[in-house]
Amino acid sequence: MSCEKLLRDYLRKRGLRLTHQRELVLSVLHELEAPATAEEIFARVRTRSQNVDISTVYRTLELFQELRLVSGFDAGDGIRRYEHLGVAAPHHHLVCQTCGKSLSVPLAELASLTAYLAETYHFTTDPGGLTLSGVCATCQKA
Amino acid sequence: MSCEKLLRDYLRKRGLRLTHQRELVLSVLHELEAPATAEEIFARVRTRSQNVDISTVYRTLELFQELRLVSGFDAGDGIRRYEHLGVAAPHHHLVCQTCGKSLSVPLAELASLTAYLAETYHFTTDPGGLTLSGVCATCQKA
DNA sequence: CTGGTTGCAAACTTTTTGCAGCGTC
DNA sequence: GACGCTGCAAAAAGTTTGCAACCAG
Repeated sequence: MSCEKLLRDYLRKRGLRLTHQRELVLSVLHELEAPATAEEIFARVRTRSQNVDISTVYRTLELFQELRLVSGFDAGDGIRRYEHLGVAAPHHHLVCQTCGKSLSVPLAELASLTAYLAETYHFTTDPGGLTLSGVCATCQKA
Repeated sequence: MSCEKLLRDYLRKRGLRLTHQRELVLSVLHELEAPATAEEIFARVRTRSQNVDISTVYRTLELFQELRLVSGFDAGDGIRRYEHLGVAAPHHHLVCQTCGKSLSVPLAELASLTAYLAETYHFTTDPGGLTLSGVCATCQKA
């Protein structure tokens, strides 16, 4: 099932509506190669439709988070970013505190970590992936 | 060496000054049993000295972060919290997305995780600890 | 039609900055 | 005494809300 159909079903189930704005935001999320801020997503939406407001983007992102279509997180730099969860395999993020870029790690690779936390602390880690902060290879050299 | 002496040395090394306000913030950080927001720290400082400004608290927390005395992070709820790193053993945080509380995990327990990320991705995780989000045992039952 | 959704504008929260006076070293 | 630091106030940045018009079902 395509992501658009998934959204339509989600919405119908809740008695909500599939609007042009929601389709636009979803489409922009698909294009992103990296997590983006609300402003960045808004800017991309704006290139396609001039009269969309940023408050609508915020409301849509919040809705998508409830629907588990999107994950919002802060890499520790105080800047909140959003990422599409639909198609791509879920993954963890390694965010560099120096340059701000982020690497992706498939969930499966850290399965032993999540299993350990579940066993020892009865703590279920986020199914959408975790955000780990540190310093990337490039910045370590510099 | 006490934490206050450590701070004094840090400051001296940089040509900075040990002010009453900085001592106050450090002292409040010591009292905290859990990570706190800038506002919360400000409120505690305020009970002891009426004429301290919140901008000073922000400036002090930023300084302390540079000095690695404090770690600031966002558990994914969009709220930035600060925690003292000085005396206690460094640890990771498990933050519950449902109730907001956080568990601590000693760094040593997740040493294999950090080693794996270093080897495979040449990514050095934050020495002050990571923040992992998920759902705690109590909230899973509910 | 009906009620969820939107754009607009304004409010709000959190954090940052400019500056003159103060206090540490 | 020099210069870093502070309080105050104001600005900036990010996010939320109220409301009348709008439009998907």
